[in-house]
Amino acid sequence: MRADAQRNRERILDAAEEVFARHGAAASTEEVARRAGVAIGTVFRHFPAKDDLLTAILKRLLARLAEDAAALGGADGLHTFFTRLVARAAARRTVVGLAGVDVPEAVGRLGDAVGELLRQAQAAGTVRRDVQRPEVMALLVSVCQGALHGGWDEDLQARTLAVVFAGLAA
Amino acid sequence: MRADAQRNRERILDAAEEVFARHGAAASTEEVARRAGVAIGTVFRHFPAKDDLLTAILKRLLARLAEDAAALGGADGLHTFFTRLVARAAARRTVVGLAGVDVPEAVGRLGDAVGELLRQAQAAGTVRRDVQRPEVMALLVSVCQGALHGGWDEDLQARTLAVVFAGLAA
Amino acid sequence: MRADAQRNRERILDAAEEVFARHGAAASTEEVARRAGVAIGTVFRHFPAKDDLLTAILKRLLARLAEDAAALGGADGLHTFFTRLVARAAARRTVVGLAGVDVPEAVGRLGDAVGELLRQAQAAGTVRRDVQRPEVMALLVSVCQGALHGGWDEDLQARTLAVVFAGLAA
Amino acid sequence: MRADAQRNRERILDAAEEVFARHGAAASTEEVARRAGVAIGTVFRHFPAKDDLLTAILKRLLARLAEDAAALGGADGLHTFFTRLVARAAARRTVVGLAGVDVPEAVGRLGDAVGELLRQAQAAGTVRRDVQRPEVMALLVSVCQGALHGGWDEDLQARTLAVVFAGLAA
DNA sequence: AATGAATGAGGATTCATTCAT
DNA sequence: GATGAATGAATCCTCATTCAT
Repeated sequence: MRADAQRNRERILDAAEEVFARHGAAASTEEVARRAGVAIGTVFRHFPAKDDLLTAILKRLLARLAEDAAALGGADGLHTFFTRLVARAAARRTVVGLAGVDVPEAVGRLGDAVGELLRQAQAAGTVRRDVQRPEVMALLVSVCQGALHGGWDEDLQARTLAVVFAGLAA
Repeated sequence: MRADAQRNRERILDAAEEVFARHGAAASTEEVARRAGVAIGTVFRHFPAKDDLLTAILKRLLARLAEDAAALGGADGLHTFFTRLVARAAARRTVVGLAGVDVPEAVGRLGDAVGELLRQAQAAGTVRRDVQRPEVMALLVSVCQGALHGGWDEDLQARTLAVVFAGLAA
Repeated sequence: MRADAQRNRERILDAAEEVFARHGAAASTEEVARRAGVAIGTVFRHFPAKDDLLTAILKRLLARLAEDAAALGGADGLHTFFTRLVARAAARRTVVGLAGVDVPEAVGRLGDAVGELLRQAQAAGTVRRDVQRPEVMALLVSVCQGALHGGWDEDLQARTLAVVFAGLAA
Repeated sequence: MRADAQRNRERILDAAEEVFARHGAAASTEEVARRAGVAIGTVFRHFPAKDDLLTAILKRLLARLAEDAAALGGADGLHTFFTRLVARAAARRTVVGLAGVDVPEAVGRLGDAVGELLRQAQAAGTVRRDVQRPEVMALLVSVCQGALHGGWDEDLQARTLAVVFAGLAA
């Protein structure tokens, strides 16, 4: 792949993330092309169908989250990650959970990273021993979705997370 | 013919709830008409724009939930309502939180009913005193959205709710 | 025909004249029914097709004009009629010339009345002898249409008619 | 592919002029596409809304008329233009005065051209000094509309114009 | 006779996708 | 590889007309 093709690919992904975040998955591919500064044909050359574009965004997003999570650790790593993620969802209407798109391995890697944070938190005594990874992931997704759809302010975010954290606490 | 029209209205709402639940708000109005067994014009006679139909569904759904909540009470009322709602969301892909639709009073009534359940739970000592209504609502929405998008099984539902309930507990 | 049926017929015609005058022939029959204060079925009982309604309006309008014309006479009868008609067209966006509708006899009667005015004007020496009825009718229709589409003010009406009258003068 | 697009744009305009002239502004955009030999999407790519198409036709028509007028002159320029225009209206059911469409500058340019013809005719003594541009324009529009709606034959056109010309004459 | 609910064809518009340049 | 014009299926919505009550 040529260098400019690679650069276009990134620009398209950036534009798509922004556009779909702002207007939902129903936003038009033309709009993505426009914001990326390329022609519509270029978008379809890189992503043969709209769904491929959505999938690619989600994949990249999950990969970044996994990286983020992997960079954290210690007693409060899980809490920090959780809080940060929710704040981002509430603030930026992130594209978490674009309906109809499945990216098993990416989700898997994120799950692993979160699992590690959980292990460390439990080792440090910050989280109860009988809590398991699936429900932590479930809560993560839930609260992000809730924040996304509800437009919470900072205060409500904090109070809601406080309940969840109390539920996780030893 | 007032009776016929009323019956059609209900059939359209039922059909719409089903169709939009299954395929999301992007499903076509034509599909709703087909499932309701009426012509497309009839749908638009009752709901002049697609949005009116979505709003009507959401309104009815919220009203039913408020009724449900109002029928409960006691130490475990809140927990029961919470659990039931999540189960329903996971099972039926309910239309909670249809984007772009606002039904303030309906939401308000549901909030009141939940607030009452919270009060009783706190009176019974099942829920901590410093928990407030907004975060309870936020958690409710969150976990429903999570269940909706995640396709949880019963076990995961139970474990996730266990964390939330522990967080609410005195 | 029952008395109330007759009354409804008139009310529908009045409403239709107003509605079509305001919004053009593309206005909806429902709107006519609404303004007439009857149900849509009633409109269609009296006028089986929209076109029948348009025709009926035009017929009534032409009949009234013929009456008007017949009530005039003398040296200035034609001029008066001409002026009055144009003023009305400009002011009320009358339904003169609803496309696609033909009402030969009504047009004929109006033509006769105008012909009579012409004859009298020529007898009085106000109008040239070699002017014939068809071009008078043509000018009448033309200037009404022009006024209708152009939204002329009083001054422009006057000046335009002045040219036409000069052209007709002996 | 700029050339192709331009060619299509012209074909669409030609088709639209014909279709709307024949069936009025209510004719369907599909029909225009069909006659132009393009797909419906192509029409909407060039003219995002039906109104844009109508406006474009009118603009082009007025521009052509202004050119026509500008090419004439002398004692009989105004009369020639007038006569030619009416003949065309009667023959081709031109789209003069499409309701709801406003193209001020195009109208302005035509007005200027007609004004110049008027000036020359007055200089040559063919038209009275006290006649002004507005009523000339008004008569022009009127007689075209009349011819349009009335379906005049050549003889009636001539006789009607004769009256108007007599009215303008010195 | 009147009512107004139901019908369904028709029309404007959007948008994912293809393909000639 | 990029461009952007063309395609045409799909969708929302309107409205003349019919018909059960």
